[in-house]
Formats: sequence, structure tokens, C-alpha cells
Amino acid sequence: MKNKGIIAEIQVLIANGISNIYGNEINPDSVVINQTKKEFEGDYTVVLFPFVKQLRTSPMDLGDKLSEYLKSESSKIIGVSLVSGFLNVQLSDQAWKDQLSLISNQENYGERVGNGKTFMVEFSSPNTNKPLHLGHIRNILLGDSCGKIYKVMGYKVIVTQVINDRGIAVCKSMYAWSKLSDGETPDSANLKGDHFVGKYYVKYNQLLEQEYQSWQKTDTAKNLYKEKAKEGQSVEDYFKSYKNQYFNEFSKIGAETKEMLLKWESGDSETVALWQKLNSWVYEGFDVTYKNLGVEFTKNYYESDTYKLGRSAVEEHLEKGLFERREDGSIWVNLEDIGMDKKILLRSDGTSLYITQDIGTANVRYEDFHPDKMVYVVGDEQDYHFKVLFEILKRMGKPYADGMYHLSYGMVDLPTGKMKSREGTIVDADDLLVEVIKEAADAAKEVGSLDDLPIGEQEEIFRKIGMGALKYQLIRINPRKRITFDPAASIDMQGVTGPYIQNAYVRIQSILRRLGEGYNQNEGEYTLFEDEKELLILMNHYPYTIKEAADNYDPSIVATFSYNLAKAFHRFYQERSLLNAESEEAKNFRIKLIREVAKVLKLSMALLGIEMPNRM
RNA sequence: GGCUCCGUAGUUCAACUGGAUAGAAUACCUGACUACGGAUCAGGAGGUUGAGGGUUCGAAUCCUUCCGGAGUCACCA
Repeated sequence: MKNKGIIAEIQVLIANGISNIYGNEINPDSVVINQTKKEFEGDYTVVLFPFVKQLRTSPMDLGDKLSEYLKSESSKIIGVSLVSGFLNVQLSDQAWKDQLSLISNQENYGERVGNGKTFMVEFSSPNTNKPLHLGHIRNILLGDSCGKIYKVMGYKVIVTQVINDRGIAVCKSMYAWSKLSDGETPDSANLKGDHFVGKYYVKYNQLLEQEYQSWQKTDTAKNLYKEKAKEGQSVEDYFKSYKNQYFNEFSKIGAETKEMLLKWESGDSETVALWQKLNSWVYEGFDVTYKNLGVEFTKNYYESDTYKLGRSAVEEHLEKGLFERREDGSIWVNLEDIGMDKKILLRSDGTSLYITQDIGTANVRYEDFHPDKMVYVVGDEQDYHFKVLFEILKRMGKPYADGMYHLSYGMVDLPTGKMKSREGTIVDADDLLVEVIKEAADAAKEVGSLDDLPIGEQEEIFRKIGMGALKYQLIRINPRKRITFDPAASIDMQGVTGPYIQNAYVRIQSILRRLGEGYNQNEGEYTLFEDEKELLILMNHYPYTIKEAADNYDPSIVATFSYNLAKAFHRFYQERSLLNAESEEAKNFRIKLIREVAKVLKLSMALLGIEMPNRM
């Protein structure tokens, strides 16, 4: 960044001041600067306590001396007041006007020049046996937003996903389709491809359940219950927990499905053709959902390509003594020295596991793109898995091991608890998008402010508002926290919401429209009001907000920023006339100001993947 | 049980990573401009930051012991 802004300037001034007066060297970045609380006079506040011990002085004394220094050194600072260890600094109007000009000169304010580094983010990573759901949406929004944030931080960004396109679950849909479809296709059934395949996945489970039910009446099953059930365990309870074992040991359908998987693995052409057909339908469906969510991937990795990877890497490091082989041939890593346990890396039959694959995939990605950072957006239920994975890669001495990060986020719950496919409580992504856009449309029609627009344009606006509301609602919350989402309750459009922020932008656009294209006057002499300064202080903080969000992999920080800026604008708007301002100078300044407010609102919301309508 | 995460107004969330009297929204109550767009604004009420102890100029934040909730501890992914 060429200009580091006013905050950095004050930090340097303080550091220099201390160096001049006391001879101690202070790192400017360590100087804590806060926005001054409303009750006190000033724009920024320097916290003096951290220095008093080191300098062996009192806050009062330090404050007095720094006050003198600041006033004499910087023409931008016109007032300094000391309140119990806090130094409140007031900047001149001219300093703020200069800051505004600086912002207006940067089309992409807040964006940093390229740093030559590459940032890779993985998210979504769906299975190809059913459509995306609400949980995926949170995942996707987080990952997409992180990519956008790192983009403006100057990184080259690679957006990727691992598509889990193989395995027993995928074979289940294939099996059901081949048995029950009678050649039905998404076209003939008039269903989106992923929903179509998901339908057969559901059918499969019904089929299996039927088979299981009748099996439970056989003598084999009854004897099993008598012998193996725990004291007092009911029949239902026992067979509920036995289902997985039944699938593996007794089920005819299960056996046939597993045979299908084996055939697929051996490359049987008929099975592979079936697999390709169903997956291609699913991808068509996913493409639509991704497009509606506004996300694009630069590179997809397919599990069918990567599931055998990692084996050689593990074997190689086994020879180096990093891992141990047990008698049965399985290979393990021992992480007990750092308080974790032993983890299996290769099965006794030599096949890979999830973690083996991840090792292999990380290697391939590094070879493909040489990323400096690799971020995995995956739910917090896999926290331990990633701790283990990163530790193993570190021990393997991978050059990229230090740049790996697991962006862990909390699950999305319903008011009734977890989403469960078995209980049919999954909130489908496509349905939800339709629903929120409809809600936005209903709200807009009630207001009636768009009635003069052609239907097509209206619908585009409904979409932006509905999507903005949904995205904002999900992304404004700290990723670590679980979210309870009630699909039955209508989406919020008032208060801390996407539409509230969009509305601030729309109000500005409305004024600028009335003003006409060519309006661009210099402001001249003008004394700033507090609410105007507030907007400048906030906008001035935007680059720091981006950095903070990037450092913490936390888009919710940007979401909060956008809201605060919108709120400050709404307040200002209520209080000050723009088009009929009290003077030409006031009008000119305010127009310039709100142009930049609109710009920063749009830029910051874009980082969350939220679009701004010009009207609403 | 071991480890990890979470616990803040009735509810949903903040709190610049240890800084001033813990802030918003929502719901509730009271108000505002004959409209630069009311999807707005102002005000009121609402808190022992789960509980106790410690660290220090200063703690929602760090340490510790409890309490409550979630996740995870597979030759599953």
C-alpha cells in the first residue's frame, strides 16, 4: 500500500515521539489506536498504558509530552486531549478532506498491489449422489468470500473443490437407477439433474429399508437379537444400530452394490458408462446452483482421480522411519508425543483412506499451483482430522506445510435440531434460493417502488435483494459459531441485514441520478459535521478491516464493517440535506462524500459475494 | 472418560485480539420529515458477560477449577 493512511501516520508519530523524548525505540505497529468513543472529543485515541512501565513514567507525564510533540510535529493534528491515560487526537478538517480525495482517487480502494503469492481455497466439495443443501451454502459463501478477500489482499487466488464422485454412496444411486428407472432421465422427469439423481438415492434407501424390515422377521435375525442384544435393549433399538453391519453381511442389495463398486474400480466399461451418465446429470445441476450463488471454480479435483494418491508418499516416508508398519501390514503414524493418538494411513490390504488421499491431493495441488497458502473450508466436525493431516505433512517436511489452514465453521441447525436426511429435514439449496427471492419480491411489490420497471429488471432486483438477505444473514456470523436457521421464518430484511445495506446504496444512487451525470464540483471552504467525519473515519478503516478479515479468515468482519458504514450513512442522510443543502460548499462536499460511501459499500459487499441494486 | 470448540440484554449477534461507562439488531413502549426513497431515523426500557478463584494500572477476552451445550476420539468420509 502506497499510503498507509492516517492511523499508520499517528502510530509513526507516537513511536518517533517516544524515541525523541525518552530515547526508547517502539515498533509503530504496536501502538494501539482506537476510534475515540463518542463521549470524548477527538477522532482517534492512543492508549498510553502499554508504554508507562517501559519508560518508567506516569501516563499523565507521557501524555503531556506526547501532546506537545504531536501538535508541533503534525499540521494535521489540531487538538490533543488527555483523559486518564488515553490520548485523544483530533484531526483538522483539511486532513479529512485530503483523506476523502485519496479514497476517491482509488477506483478499487482497499485493494493492494499484487504480492506475487498464490492463495488456494477449497470449499463446497459435494458428493455426487444428492443435491446441495443449506449446509453447503454456508460453506460456499465462506470459501468464496475468503477467496475474494485474499484477492484484494494482492494474492493470486485459486478456487477449487474436491468432487466426491465415487464410492459406495455414488453406487447406491447408480444401483437404484439401473433397477428402477426404466430409462428415465432428468429431461423426461422434468427434474434438475442433481435432484433427479438424489431421487434415486432416496429410492435406494427405501429399497434397502424394505429388505431390512423383512429380514428382521427371519430366524437368523431373531437369533441374533437374542444372542447379541444388550440387557433391556429393544428390538427396534438393536436393529437400528445393526443396520450398517446388516448392509455389509446379509443384504443382497448391499452385496450387489458393493459388487458394482468393485466393477467400477476394475474399470468395467458398462459400470463406468453408467457412472459417467449419472454424474454428468449431477454436474449440470450443480452448475446451475453454483451460478445462482455466484461462485466459480478455477479448478476441480475429482476423487475418482485422486483416491489412490498418497500411497507412494506414505510408503516413501515409511522407509525413512517416519511411520511404522504393523504385523498385519497396515501403516500407522504415531502422534502421541504431541498429545494426539496413533492414526492409520494405509489399510492392511494396502488401500488408501481419506487421510491418505488428502496427503496425495495436497501434493498434487502444490505441484499444480505452488500455493503459499492452502485453505480448506470444512465443518468443525473434522477439526481433528485436519490437525492430524497438517501435522503429518509437517513431519514429512513438505515445503507448503506451514501455509495450510483449516477454515472450520459450525454446522447450520434447524430450530428442531440437526438436519437429517433420514428424517427428511434437509433444507435444499435450490428451494431456499427460490424462496428468499420470492420473499424479496413480495416485500418490494408491497412497497411498489419498482412498478414502473420492466418485469425483467424487477426480477433482477428481487434476486439481488433476496440473495443479499440470505447471504448476509449467513455470513455475518463468526464462522466458528453454529447457526440456527429457521426456513419457515421469513428472511430478515430490516436491521442488521443485506437489504439495509443495499438500501443505503440505493438512496445514494437515487440522489446521484437526480443530480445528473456531469456534476463534479470542488467543495471549497467547508466545516465538517461530526456525522460526516464519522463516515470518513469508517471508510478510512476499510483497508484495515480487509486485512483483519484476511488474517483471521473471517468474512464476518467485513460484514460488520458494511453494516456500520451503512448505519452511519442512514443517520447522516436523515440529518443533512444533500440536494437542498444549506450552501453550495456543503452540497459539493457531501456529494463527493456519498459517492465514496457508495463505492466502499459496494466494494465491501462484493467481498461477501453480495451485489448492489441501483433501485429497490 | 481424553482432547477441541461454544456459553454476552427475552432472542439473534458485536466488542478493533488486554483498553475508557460491554455495543447493535429484533421484539416491546414513545416519537420524527407534507419525503434527496419509511427496507429509514431519534429516544426509552432491557446485563453480576454461565459460576467461583487468579494474573495487572485495566479482563467478556489470558490462566485455573467447576456447571451447561456441541463435536471428535473407526482398517468411514
